[in-house]
Amino acid sequence: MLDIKLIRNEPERVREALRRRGEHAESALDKLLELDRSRREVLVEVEDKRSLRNAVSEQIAQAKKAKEDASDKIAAMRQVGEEIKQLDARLKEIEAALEEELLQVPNLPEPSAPAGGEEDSVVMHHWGEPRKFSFTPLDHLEIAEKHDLIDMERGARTSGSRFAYLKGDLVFLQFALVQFALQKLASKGFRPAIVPVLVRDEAMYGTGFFPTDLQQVYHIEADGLNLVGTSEVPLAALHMDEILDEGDLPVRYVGYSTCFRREAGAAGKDTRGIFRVHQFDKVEMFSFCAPEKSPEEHDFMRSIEEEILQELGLPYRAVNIAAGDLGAPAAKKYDLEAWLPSQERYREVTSCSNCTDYQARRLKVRAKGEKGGPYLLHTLNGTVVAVGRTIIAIMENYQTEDGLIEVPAALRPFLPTRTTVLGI
RNA sequence: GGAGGGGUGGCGGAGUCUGGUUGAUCGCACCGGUCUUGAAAACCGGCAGGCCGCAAGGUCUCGCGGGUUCGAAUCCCGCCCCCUCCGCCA
Repeated sequence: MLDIKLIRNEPERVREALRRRGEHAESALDKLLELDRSRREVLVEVEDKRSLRNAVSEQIAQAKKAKEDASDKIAAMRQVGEEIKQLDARLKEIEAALEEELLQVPNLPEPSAPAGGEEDSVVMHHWGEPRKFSFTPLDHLEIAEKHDLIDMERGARTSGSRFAYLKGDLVFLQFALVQFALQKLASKGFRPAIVPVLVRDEAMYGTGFFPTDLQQVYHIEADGLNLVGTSEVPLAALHMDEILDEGDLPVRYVGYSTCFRREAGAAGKDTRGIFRVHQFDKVEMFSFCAPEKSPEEHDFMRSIEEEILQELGLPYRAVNIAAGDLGAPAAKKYDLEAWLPSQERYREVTSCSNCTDYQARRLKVRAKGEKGGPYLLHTLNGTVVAVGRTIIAIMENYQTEDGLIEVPAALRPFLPTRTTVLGI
């Protein structure tokens, strides 16, 4: 959520920034400014009346104490009370409308995020050379089928399309990746957390997924809960309504959870294998940091993601995502895309976003200390390992002609000593 | 699921029965100062947030939302959460 004061004081700056996202913000901003104006108007009026009532109520108390008659004052205040009630109702209406509008405005992109849509994203750099195969490389599903490692048919029978069973050595590979990721992040000061995957609407709104991405989320009607699409949600909500001690910043977590996405609107896209499924596991990093430190923290997160892909020996490229392709809460985003031999292109495996104070304002996560305060923090999130997609990249990049997978050395300490298809 | 108890400032804990200058007594923690070679102790001062406002100031918040009342932390209703006991259970 944006600061209404910013919109009030610098509407042109907001308008310009939203244009870089390709948003047609004109009518929404005008409406916001109008609602803000009438809100303050009614607020002053109702507060004046309250002030009067408070003062006279005190006089009534004094009069009663002195055994004097105060019935005329009581009658007058009864009238004032009615007026307050009516003004209050109007104020609430205005505030609800203002809130509703404000919730729909996405974060302002950082100047360093390229303007425009998906095609305007900028490739920053590459790492590693795509491997030259002496045979025709298979895609991850073909490799999996040789050893019965991924079962899409039975997944579909049990749960529908885009659900899979992961079997055999891939299960060990999954936990090796998770363990590898958790240990690395813990060594860098991220506190491991296993988070609730069912959250209240509050957490979804607070992180900016609602109302924008309502249709992407599995909703449990009976309990009013939502299945999270990323542990970013419960991690961000972890310090909701709290004022942190400035000396503890940055506060960093690494979360592990299953993620659930409806993938509405993705029909026909990436239908093969486990690249895009309704349920997957992910290790995610999250940081609450001082506002002036967030660009630095963002680069730090990207460097961790790069370090991991490098240790896994997966060729990738880093992309600075264009403003129009950012999620609503993000001001800037980097994606890392790993090379997939079967598709002969780079595909997203990690993503990290600087959400500046957008989530913190909604969630009321603040800090105070020498700089004073309380002031809003900045929040950042990043993929450490999206397990499914990383497994795909490892399978495809490390496949051998006879259908084995020669897992990267970095993972071997976390794998069983003997496996049938992992080449160890 | 059944029965009870409870949610007050960073923490502890008053106030709720008997509504009235109580956004809230007190203690601890914390910050600043005096004293001290330094520290501790003692003493003095400060110390929850939101909103409106240039400011002065006003207003709201005692889990959340409604109601009663001239006036609600205090009374009434609904919801959320926590704790104890019983039942069930990975």
